[in-house]
Amino acid sequence: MRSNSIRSIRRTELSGAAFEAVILYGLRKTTLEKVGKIAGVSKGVVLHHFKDKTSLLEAVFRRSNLLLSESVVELYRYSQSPYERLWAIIIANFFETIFNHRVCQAWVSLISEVPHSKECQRIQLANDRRIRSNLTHELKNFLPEKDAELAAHHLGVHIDGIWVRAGLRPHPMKSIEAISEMEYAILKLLPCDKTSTAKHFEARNKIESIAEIALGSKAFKEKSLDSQNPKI
Amino acid sequence: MRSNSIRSIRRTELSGAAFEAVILYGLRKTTLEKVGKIAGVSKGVVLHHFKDKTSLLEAVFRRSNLLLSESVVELYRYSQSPYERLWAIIIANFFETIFNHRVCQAWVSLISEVPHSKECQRIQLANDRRIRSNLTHELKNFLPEKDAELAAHHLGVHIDGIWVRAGLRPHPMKSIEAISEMEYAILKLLPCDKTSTAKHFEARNKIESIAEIALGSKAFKEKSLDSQNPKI
DNA sequence: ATTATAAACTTACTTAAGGTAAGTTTGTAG
DNA sequence: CTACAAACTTACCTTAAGTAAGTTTATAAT
Repeated sequence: MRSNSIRSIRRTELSGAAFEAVILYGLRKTTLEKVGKIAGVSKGVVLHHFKDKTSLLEAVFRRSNLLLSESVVELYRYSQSPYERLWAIIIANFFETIFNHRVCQAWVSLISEVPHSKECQRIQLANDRRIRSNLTHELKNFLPEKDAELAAHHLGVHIDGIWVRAGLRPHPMKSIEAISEMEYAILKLLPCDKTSTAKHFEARNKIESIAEIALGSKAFKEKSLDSQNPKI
Repeated sequence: MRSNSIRSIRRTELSGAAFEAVILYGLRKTTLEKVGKIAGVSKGVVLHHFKDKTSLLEAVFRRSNLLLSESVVELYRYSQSPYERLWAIIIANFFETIFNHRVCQAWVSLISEVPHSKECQRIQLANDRRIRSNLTHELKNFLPEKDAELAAHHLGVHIDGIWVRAGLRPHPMKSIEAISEMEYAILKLLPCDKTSTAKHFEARNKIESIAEIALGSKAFKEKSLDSQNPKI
């Protein structure tokens, strides 16, 4: 059967086009025809592959969240200490490929679907939990369990805060700004003597370099929903 | 001329109705007819007072932000020390009247307008700056200027983070949870010995009591956009 | 009081969007 | 090479946004 593969290819193309449309026009002015036009097909094709606009937007939301979690996994592969894994989570969330003005604005638009979509809520909740659990796991190396959970929650909320702010403000936010803000939070939350500060510094640098290769690669960028990151 | 007062009364009624519609149906399913129905008028009346849907939504956004800043002003009036003014800012942002599930969900819906509306960006930016400046001003009493600015920014971002999270998750977030999370952040950010911790505790309690009266009053609730807080 | 007028409101219409249903084409398995 | 299922197309329906041309109504000036 070709159906499975063609269908999934089309759905990928179309959700990518929808993402682009949301960036260009905003959620409210994104129409199926515009989505079709970006993808080079007619409105009918869009509706053939997605039963309605809601499910198309759910697919966009799912994919953009998936990209984020894949980037964490990717950086985890090269991380060899609690310091490095902690920084892998942070940097995966704020590396240029994933975190840029267009994507943040699209995210801000897309989350407006969440309150009225069970599916989006499910995705959002699963994502929160995953990041929180990852953070907690690493922070347990620096803090007692209870404190680690509190700090993980704090960092998780702060990540969302930076994303919203970046999407709401009119000018772009640099990757490095966001990462430095997270560093500030981490240094305030963790008990930091000279040695551990140095280790954080070292870990951040190492993971940032790795991110350039792992997340900046063509292969990874192709997955990106933001066609500003040129594909192929 | 009656025009000014009637027009502004109608605009207030209609933006309130629009807010309610956004809560009930989500931004995408909010139609001018539904807004009219909630306000007890026809679609035509809505379009007579707002030139289009965008400007109606901008009005909603403006009003909901105004409510927030008014609540800060209200609590400031009763605050007599840096501790109390700091807590006034926090509690104004998270008191039940302002911070509840319906309102958070509506906010999450509404901010999707920001990336494509200069007016909303202006409002959002002005609000950010105001809160940040308020926070910085108070924090200077506890920290050197540079640190105060960093901490103020951190707290500002965190406030937004809590708001988004509260709007995205399917179950309500209690006022006290949010405030406690902010307390956690404050205690990590400020140099805290026993005396200052006690003073924070005292200030938080005092302002919380005052908020019950100042923000929980009928007069203040009437301003609220959330008709779940029954008016009159 | 009467009239002029400006704003409030109404109605009928236009255009565009989401969605449906009934078609035609096309690739592939038997 | 036939049958079938999925891909795509088209024509059409409904509802929403927005417009334009009306009617009503309050009030300010004569």
